[in-house]
Amino acid sequence: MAAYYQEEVKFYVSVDCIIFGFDKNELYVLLYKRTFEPLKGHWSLMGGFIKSGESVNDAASRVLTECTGIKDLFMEQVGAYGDVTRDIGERVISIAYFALVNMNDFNTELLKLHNASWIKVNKLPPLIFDHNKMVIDAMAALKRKAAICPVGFNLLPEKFTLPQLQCLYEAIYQTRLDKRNFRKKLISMDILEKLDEKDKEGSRRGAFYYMFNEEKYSHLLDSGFYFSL
Amino acid sequence: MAAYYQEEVKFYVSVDCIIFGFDKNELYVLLYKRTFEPLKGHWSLMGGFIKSGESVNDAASRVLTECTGIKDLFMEQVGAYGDVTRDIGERVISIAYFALVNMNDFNTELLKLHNASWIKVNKLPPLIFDHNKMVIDAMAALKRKAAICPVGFNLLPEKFTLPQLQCLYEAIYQTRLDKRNFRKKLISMDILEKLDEKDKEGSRRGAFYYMFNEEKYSHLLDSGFYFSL
DNA sequence: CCAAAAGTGTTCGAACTACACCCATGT
DNA sequence: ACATGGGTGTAGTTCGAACACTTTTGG
Repeated sequence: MAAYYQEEVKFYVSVDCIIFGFDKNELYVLLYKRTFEPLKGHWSLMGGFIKSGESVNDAASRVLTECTGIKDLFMEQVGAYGDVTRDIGERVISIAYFALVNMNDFNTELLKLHNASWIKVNKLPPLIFDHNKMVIDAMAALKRKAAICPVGFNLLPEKFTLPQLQCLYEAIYQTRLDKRNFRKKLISMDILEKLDEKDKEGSRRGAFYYMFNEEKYSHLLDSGFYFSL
Repeated sequence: MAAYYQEEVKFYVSVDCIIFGFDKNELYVLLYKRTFEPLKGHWSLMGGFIKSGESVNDAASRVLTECTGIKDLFMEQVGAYGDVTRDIGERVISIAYFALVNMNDFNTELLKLHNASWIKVNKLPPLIFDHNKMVIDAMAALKRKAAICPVGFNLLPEKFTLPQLQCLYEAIYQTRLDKRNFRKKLISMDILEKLDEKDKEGSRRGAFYYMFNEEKYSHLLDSGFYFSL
C-alpha cells in the first residue's frame, strides 16, 4: 500500500462503551474497576483499543460482546473525545458508544470476571478521564433516541408489562408520566402485542405482559407512521 | 511520559468539515477539488490531519479558519467515521464537524486559493470516500440542532429579513412553511430586534431588517424558555 | 396601473394535560 | 377485610395547521 500520509502523526484510538441496563425502576450503567495502569483501581467505562484491520464500529461491538457475552446489542455512537490530555497515560483519542441491554440476560460471573458492577446513573461515582462527560452525553443521546425510536424495548425482557415500560421511560426522561396518558398513547400506536399471561411479581393483581411487535412497527413505518414519545 | 500502551496500534486521525452556507434561498456546502493524491481532482470536503499536541476540536477549528479565514465559527461534531477501507490511501479514522458561515463574509480569493466552490446541497456531486454520507449526516445534525437552538442566524448576515429567515428554515427542513405561522412564532419568541431600516433588494416594497438579540435570548433561557421551531 | 413581494388574524381540529375511581388478588 | 398496584374515560386547554386579502412601490 502506498504511504501517502507519511509526514503525518498517528494516534492511539480507543472505544469506550456506556452500557445501560434497567431494573426495578432504575437505570444503571455498567462500570468497572480498572485492573491495569494508569489509574488502576479507579472506576471506568468498558473500553478497548482499536486494532489494526478493525473498524471503529467493530471495535465497539467486540468490546460489548467481550463484557456482556451478548452479540448484536443495540448500540449507537455518541461521539469522539479528543482532548490532548484526556488520558493521563499517553494521548488517546476515544470514540464513545452507548448500548442497551436487558440486565436479566446477564450472567453475574462475567461481571465478576471483569470486576464490573451495575451502578445507578443517578449515583455515578467519579470516573477516570472524561468518562463522566461521556456518560452524560450518552444519557442525552439515549433520551433523544428513545423519543423518536422504539429502542427502549432493548432494555427490557422480551415480555414486559406496561407499568414496567412506563417506569423505563420515566427513568430515561427523568420525569414522572401520567399512567393513563402513557397507556393510551402506547396502545394507540398499535406496535405492542398483548399476551394472555400476567406478571404476578409486581402486584397481587398482576399486570398483563406485552411484547414489542417488530413486524407491525416496520409496517407502520412504511405507511408514514413515526414513533414519538 | 510512560509508555503504557506500547503494544497497541496507532492510526492517522483526521477531521473533515461540512461547511454550510446560505444564499438566495438555497443551502450550500463548501467543497473542493483535491490537489493531492490519492484521488487528486475529485470533489472532497475540507479536512486535515490531527497534529501532535492538538485536540480534535482544535484541529477542526484550524481547518475551518484555514479555509474560511474566519475564527470562531459555529461548529459541532457530527461523529467519527472508522471503516477500515474508507480512505483508499492508507487507513485514516476521521471525525466530521459541521460549521455554519455567512457566505457574504467570504472572500472569493480564498475560494480560488483552495480550489473550492459553493455547491447546492440538493445537487451534491459524488464525493471521495464516505464524504457523501458525512454531508447527509451533517444535514441531519443541522436539522436537529436548528430545531432546538437558534443557530440558523449564523448562516445569515447580522441584519436579515423575516422572509430571508423563513427561506433559510425552509432550506434546512427541506419543506415549505406558512408565512403567517412562521412570523407569528418567531415574533412571539421575542428574541429578534426589529430595525427601522428596510432591505430593498428583494422587493419593491422592501422588508424590514431584524437582528438576533443574543442577550434577550440568554435571558429567556434563564427563565425556562426554550427555542423550538 | 400593474406586478411582485411584504405584511397581517381568525378558525378548526388534533394532541396533550389533568384528574379520580373501581378492580383483582394474596395475605 | 384490607392493602397494593393495575387498569380505565372525560373534559379543558393549548398549540399547530390551514387559509385570503391588503399594502407598498418601482417600473
